[in-house]
Amino acid sequence: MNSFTEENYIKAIYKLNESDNASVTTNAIAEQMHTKAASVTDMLKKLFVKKLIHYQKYRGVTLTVKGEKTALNIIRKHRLWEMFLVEKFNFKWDEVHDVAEQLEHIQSDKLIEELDKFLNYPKADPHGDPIPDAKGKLHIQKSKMLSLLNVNDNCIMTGVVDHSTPFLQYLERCGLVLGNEIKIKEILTFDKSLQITVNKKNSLFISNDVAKNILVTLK
Amino acid sequence: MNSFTEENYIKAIYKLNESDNASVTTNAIAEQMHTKAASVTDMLKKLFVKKLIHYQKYRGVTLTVKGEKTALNIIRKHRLWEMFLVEKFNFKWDEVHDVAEQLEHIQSDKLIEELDKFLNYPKADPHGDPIPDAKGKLHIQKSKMLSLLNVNDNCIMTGVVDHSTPFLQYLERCGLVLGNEIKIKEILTFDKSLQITVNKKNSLFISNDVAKNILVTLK
DNA sequence: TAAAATTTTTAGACTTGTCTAAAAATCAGT
DNA sequence: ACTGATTTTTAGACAAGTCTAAAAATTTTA
Ligand SMILES: [Mn+2]
Ligand SMILES: [Mn+2]
Ligand SMILES: [Mn+2]
Ligand SMILES: [Mn+2]
Repeated sequence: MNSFTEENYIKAIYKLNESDNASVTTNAIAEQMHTKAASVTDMLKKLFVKKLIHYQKYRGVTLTVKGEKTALNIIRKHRLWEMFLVEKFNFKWDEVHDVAEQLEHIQSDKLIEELDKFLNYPKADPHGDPIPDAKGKLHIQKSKMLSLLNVNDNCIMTGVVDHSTPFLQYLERCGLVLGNEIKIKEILTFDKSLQITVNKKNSLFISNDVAKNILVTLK
Repeated sequence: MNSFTEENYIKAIYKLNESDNASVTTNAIAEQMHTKAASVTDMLKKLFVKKLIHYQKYRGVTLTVKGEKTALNIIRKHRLWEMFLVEKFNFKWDEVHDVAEQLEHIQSDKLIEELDKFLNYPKADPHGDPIPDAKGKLHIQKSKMLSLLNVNDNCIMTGVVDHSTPFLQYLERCGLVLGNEIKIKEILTFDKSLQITVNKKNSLFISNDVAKNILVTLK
């Protein structure tokens, strides 16, 4: 089928297109994949021949329907495995990424079907990201950044933007984990940092940068 | 660390040495790996540089202590994953091999530790093969081929020699699965085929070739 | 709109793992 | 102990994926 490398490129293109929704540039892919632009160009030629991307020299790329299907299947596997590790194997949400990065490439339809069943068909992964269903359908929740809310707004934490280990560990130390209730007590005019309460109890300050990376839905 | 390919070669050398206990030949490895002798020679040079094998030109190879440790860890992972698939994911014993062949290469100590715990530290895999412990210790059960027993001997099925899908499916159809009691009713002098009962109930005939591939321990 | 800066592609080389064909070493039979 | 058969290694080539340096195209700036 597709090699691990091809799968990782396809996933990278999907992710880059997801944020922008514009055609993805060679340099952006190179940065995402930690390779050089020249290597990306070589791979784009290959993916084009396999009809996984639309590609014209110097014009950037987008995924074809086939490519998007492929991407969604890899993302589905990645997120199901992350969920599995957290729910069944006592991994923390900051420990799952590297292992899921390997597990997402395992080829076995039965395995993924059983994994999904075993987890009771979860809708989101440990970071609040939606899990595509077996047909590649992605049910997107409409959440917003905590930094966009106002004083006295009350919300539930549903996701994170940054997935880095230090950030996730910091959040956990503050009790800022998925499902918890966050109420905004005050927004400092000086630097837009926030005073919040978590589950109506512990009050704490977080920077605006932190708030930008927390996703919530209003109650 | 080691590439998937290197890991598969190391495992192949371990398995070939396990049966013979003699030094392993280039051609034997080539056959096991479904490659050509020239490719094997290239890889042997690489494994030698990495101090995973003892190797002298034209003299065959054996694993070093480091190589054997590596092999046992891969086999441990392979067998634990097979157990997991059968116990938790409704795989049959003839369906697990290909997926375990992929999963055995996933790198994560915590994952394997949790997997072992989750399965309650199993001693053998779905085919009755022993699972090395975290230190690489392998507790070998002393079983023998069913074909070596005599009339009226009573035994428990503990393993299989051949692991092929058709053979395993055939055994399952006959009720010949691990843990069942087998009693030898008659051995035909003509072709050494056996009449047996399984769990004191269904009586059936099996060829001597089949009996050679069934491992048992006397009651 | 033409020069300068940036991005992207090409050219050529390297690594890993594979192959075929040919050479070298070992083994077997007399 | 030869000689012929077999096994193993070497030589040289190829595919996948990567890199650096240079050329080509696009975008920016003035
Ligand atoms: Mn990956
Ligand atoms: Mn995630
Ligand atoms: Mn394998
Ligand atoms: Mn097995």
